[in-house]
Amino acid sequence: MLSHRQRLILHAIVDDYVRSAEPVGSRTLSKHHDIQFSAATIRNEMADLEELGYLDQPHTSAGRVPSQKGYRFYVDNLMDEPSVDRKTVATLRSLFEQKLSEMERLIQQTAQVVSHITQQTSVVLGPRTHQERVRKIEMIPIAPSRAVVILVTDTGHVQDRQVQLSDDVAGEDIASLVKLLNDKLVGVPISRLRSRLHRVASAELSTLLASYEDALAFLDELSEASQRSHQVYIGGAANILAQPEFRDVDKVRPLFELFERTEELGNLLPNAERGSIGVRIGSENVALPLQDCAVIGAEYRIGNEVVGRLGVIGPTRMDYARIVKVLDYAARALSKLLTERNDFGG
Amino acid sequence: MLSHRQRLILHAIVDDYVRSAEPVGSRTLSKHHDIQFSAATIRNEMADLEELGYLDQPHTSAGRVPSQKGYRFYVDNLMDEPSVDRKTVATLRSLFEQKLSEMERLIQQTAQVVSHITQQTSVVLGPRTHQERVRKIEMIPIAPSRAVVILVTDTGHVQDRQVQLSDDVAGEDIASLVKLLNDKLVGVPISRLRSRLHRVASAELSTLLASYEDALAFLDELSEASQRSHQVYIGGAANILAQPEFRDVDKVRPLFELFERTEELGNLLPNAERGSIGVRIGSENVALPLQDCAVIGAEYRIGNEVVGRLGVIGPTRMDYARIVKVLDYAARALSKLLTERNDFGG
DNA sequence: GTTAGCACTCCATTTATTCGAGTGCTAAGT
DNA sequence: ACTTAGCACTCGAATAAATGGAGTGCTAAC
Repeated sequence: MLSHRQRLILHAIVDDYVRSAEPVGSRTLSKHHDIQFSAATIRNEMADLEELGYLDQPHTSAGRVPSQKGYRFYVDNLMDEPSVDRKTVATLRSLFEQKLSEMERLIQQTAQVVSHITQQTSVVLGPRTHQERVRKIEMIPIAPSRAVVILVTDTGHVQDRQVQLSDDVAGEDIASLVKLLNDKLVGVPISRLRSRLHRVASAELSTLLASYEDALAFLDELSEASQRSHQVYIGGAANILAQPEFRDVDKVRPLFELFERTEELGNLLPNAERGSIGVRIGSENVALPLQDCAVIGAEYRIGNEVVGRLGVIGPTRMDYARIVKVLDYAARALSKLLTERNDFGG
Repeated sequence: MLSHRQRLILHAIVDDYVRSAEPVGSRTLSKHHDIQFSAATIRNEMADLEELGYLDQPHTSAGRVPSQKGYRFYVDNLMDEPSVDRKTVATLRSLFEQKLSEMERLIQQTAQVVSHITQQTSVVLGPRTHQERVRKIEMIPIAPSRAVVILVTDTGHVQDRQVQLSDDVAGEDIASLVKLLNDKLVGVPISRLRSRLHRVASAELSTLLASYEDALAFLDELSEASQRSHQVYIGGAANILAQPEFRDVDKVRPLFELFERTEELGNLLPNAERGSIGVRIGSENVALPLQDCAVIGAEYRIGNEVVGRLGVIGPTRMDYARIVKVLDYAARALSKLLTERNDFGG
């Protein structure tokens, strides 16, 4: 167990290093407000802390730097509640108070605002709920043998997909098909749509459409449209280039390559641990390009169901306290907004 | 006017430099297959070419590098038709031959494939046609005072937007509103939707919806939904980090910042000049972050109307011939695909 | 247990040195 | 008149040496 003084010093080192990005020495610390011990004393404690694995020394005669274990201890035990400054709150609030726009834009803006406030790269996963149910299915012909199928859920999400029809499908056929689909499928949860679709409609479909393959293809298109994976938005990717630890292009490249594999990225946001926020530091991340990074993740909900995630990616030297706070705020606001928006009760 | 030999040398220098990223010297060139003159002769010609502004010399005793003017001359006069290799064609073809998916994915994949093939960063603007017409308008309630408005165009594009209704709108009101909108607006070109909407429907709307403000807001939402700007997709942004001219993070950052301002980016793809391809080299680009870049742009069509653009961004040292060819192919394929897809005649 | 003092370490930065590819010029060759 | 070989010269890149300073560890005194 760390002594009070050790904690104090570790705390100070993390804070200082996060700010300066330079290894911090005993002399520097002895000038720190909260610390009245002499540099020599601090040196002794530092040596102990290093022995215990909380600090690293880049080389023999350099200052100390928090190790991964040190950051972890900081996040778990030392980090104090920062009072998020007024300006930050104001920015976030104005984002969420503005006119409700469609989902996509909201998510995108969240990513941008969070990245701007934190000066880091942010990732936001679009909402996806398994309890979402089919609200309505529409099918609109746009060419002799093409139509758009539109699926609307009870939370107001709209997904569309073009399908190929056999040449001789008449307007009435489509109308009755749409009616059939709506009769059988409205209220069905998205998660069960696929199986239900095949059970319920394949027989009727094949009589309506010319060939059986067409029918199957159609069903697949439809269920695929409903299962599209999380939308992923990245904000402030360029911010990471401002970090001194990423001044080397070779360090950054793998990260940017990761940013482009959005599906993969979606799985890398940490799950909530303490409260609703999760923090993964250095090798706690599974992805190789993130070994030198810290990732902070939060989740947002509709009602009580977790429907999406948002997070921040940056170097392990990161202002954890502040960013946790910002993410927490953003996630709460988003949850509130989405919940109200879909609140039937009023 | 450049002599034949000067052209030959300029051509060789561009090719060599594009490949090696190193200034090319007279001795190196004299070993080049197509060049039988001695190094000294080449030096003389080089001096002339530099005098004329086609070559730059990084410093007194370095090899020569094509200047912006040199690249321009190369693109306009020297560039030979490269036979795009089989593999490239195969990759592109397989992209476009696959099962037709929804627009968004097609565009996104185009961006990815083009960037992968060219090893540069690609930008694709989603299609947008002014002659697109309203095919159908739907409005589906999802909560007591909320509804999704869906607008489908004759090319099969679907746009949606949530709107706030006054609390006491009944189901029949919505039904009649939708009928009204469809009666009056089906067939109207998207470009005229906004004005038409206000002229035709505002009166009726205000009686249907509780307040006049609600009605106006509704109209705005609707017309705004129809005017969403180009979708912009970026592929292979990380590729630019592999270029030696962007090994310095400070050089890259402005570029990545630009990549995030997608609306702005949309305007920076050059218009077609020769054939259907446009090339902008160095300072020919207006955007500051692109001063050291070359941007190649192509356009794609639905029928005869240009509906979107795609392009490649990279350092001025770029394999113009090949990339022009790839873009040309991709644009043609995309045009063909989109045109057929919306072809009513068959 | 804490602190001042001091010798020592090691990196970052600067300065010097070397190395070599490439040029321009001159003079000879075709 | 054009082309080419030869040669001295230039200048940056890469390497090596020198300097400076922040920081440590240790010891001894408080």
